[in-house]
Amino acid sequence: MLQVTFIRENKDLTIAGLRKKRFKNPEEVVEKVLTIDAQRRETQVQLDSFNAKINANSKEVGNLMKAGKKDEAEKLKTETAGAKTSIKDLETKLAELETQLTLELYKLPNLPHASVPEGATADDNEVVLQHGEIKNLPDTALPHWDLIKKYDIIDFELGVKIAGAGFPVYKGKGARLQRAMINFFLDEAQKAGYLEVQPPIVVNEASGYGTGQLPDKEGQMYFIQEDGLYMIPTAEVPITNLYRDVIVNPKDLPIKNVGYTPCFRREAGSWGAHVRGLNRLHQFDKVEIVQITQPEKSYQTLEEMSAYIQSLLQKLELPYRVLRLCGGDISFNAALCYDMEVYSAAQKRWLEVSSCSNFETFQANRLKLRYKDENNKTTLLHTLNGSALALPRILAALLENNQTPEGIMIPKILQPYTGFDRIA
RNA sequence: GGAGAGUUGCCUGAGUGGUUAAAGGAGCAGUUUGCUAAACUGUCACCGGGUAACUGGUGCAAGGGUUCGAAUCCCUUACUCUCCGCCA
Repeated sequence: MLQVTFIRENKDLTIAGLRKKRFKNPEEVVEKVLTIDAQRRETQVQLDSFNAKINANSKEVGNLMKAGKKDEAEKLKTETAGAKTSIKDLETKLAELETQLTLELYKLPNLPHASVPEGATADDNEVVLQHGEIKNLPDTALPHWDLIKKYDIIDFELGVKIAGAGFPVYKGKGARLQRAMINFFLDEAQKAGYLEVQPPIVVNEASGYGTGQLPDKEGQMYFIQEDGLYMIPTAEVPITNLYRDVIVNPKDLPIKNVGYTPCFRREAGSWGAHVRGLNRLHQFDKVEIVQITQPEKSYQTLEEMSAYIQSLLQKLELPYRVLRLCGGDISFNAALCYDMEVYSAAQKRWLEVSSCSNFETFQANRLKLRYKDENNKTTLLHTLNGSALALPRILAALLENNQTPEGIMIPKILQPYTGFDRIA
């Protein structure tokens, strides 16, 4: 959530940023926010002066009673009672204005960083770099949805039987490979200085609001009505919310956490030709890294996280590229976002396997996640996160790129974790 | 699920109607200091007003109510702990 004071002081900058994000009618919406804000402050002033009067009167009544001047006290009492109606009205008005203001602010996306390219769609994303060799597979090469059947390592039909489409059952070496990747990703993160946490995979409503999944995207999350709990779409939600309503001690910064969780996404209405096999699932596994830093350090941190994620792809020997998302494609919450894509040789397309973002104060403002800066002033921190990594598409790329007549070769780095060097 | 006890600042913890945002501690900042330690001073958060010095208001789990005045009294809800029950 953007800060009102920022919008008030940087109106033109805000409108320009919103426009870059392809937000509709930025002038109109910003104007509305500022109008409500002005009304809110005016109402606050009125209310405060009434309250100040009552406080003074109450004190006076106490003094008069002590002094035994009962008549005068009674007179003051009646006088104060009149002001109470006004206070009630003003309080109601103020609360309404505050709600309105919050609702308007919820609608505004984060402002993009200066380096975010102009553009409306994924076609306008900037390719920052490409790494690794793209293999030319023979015509007999199979896409991963055929390979998993050939080697009997993932069964979608069984998943349909016990849950539904998009809930795969991993079997044998398939299951073992999943576990190997999870352990590998967690070990690497730990070596890079991340503290491993194992959070709940359901969260309450406040957590959903904290990281920005609510109030907008409730349709994307599975919801357990009876207990008011949401199944997490990513570990970002529970891990970042660990720091909700926290004033962090500066010496504990930067906070670096890593967590493995299954992730649940309803993906309502997004099924089609491009989402076969492992490309899009309702349940999948992901290792997520989260950092919380001082504002002046967050972009350096983003580069560090991006480099870390790339190091994983290099160790897995997968060809990848890094995209800087354009204004129209970047997520609602992010100020700057890098997508990492691996090349899937049999599908002949790039698959997004990680998304690494700086949210600046956008989440911290909702979370009330702050620290005391050098001047001892309470200041919002910056939050960042990235997938490191999401398993299904990595698996898809591994299966497709590494297929040989002798079976699917496991990257060397994973072999100590799998205990086998090929799936055959 | 049953019974009881709780919920006060970063932490601990007093406070049963009127100078109580509240003692102590930690952390941070400042002073002193060769360094450390110690000592002393300052420091809750949020929303406002003011160029500023400064100043008004709100907040004692949340939401209502009583009262001139509520951390304190009443109602509702949430959560935590203990014991019992059930159980991986």
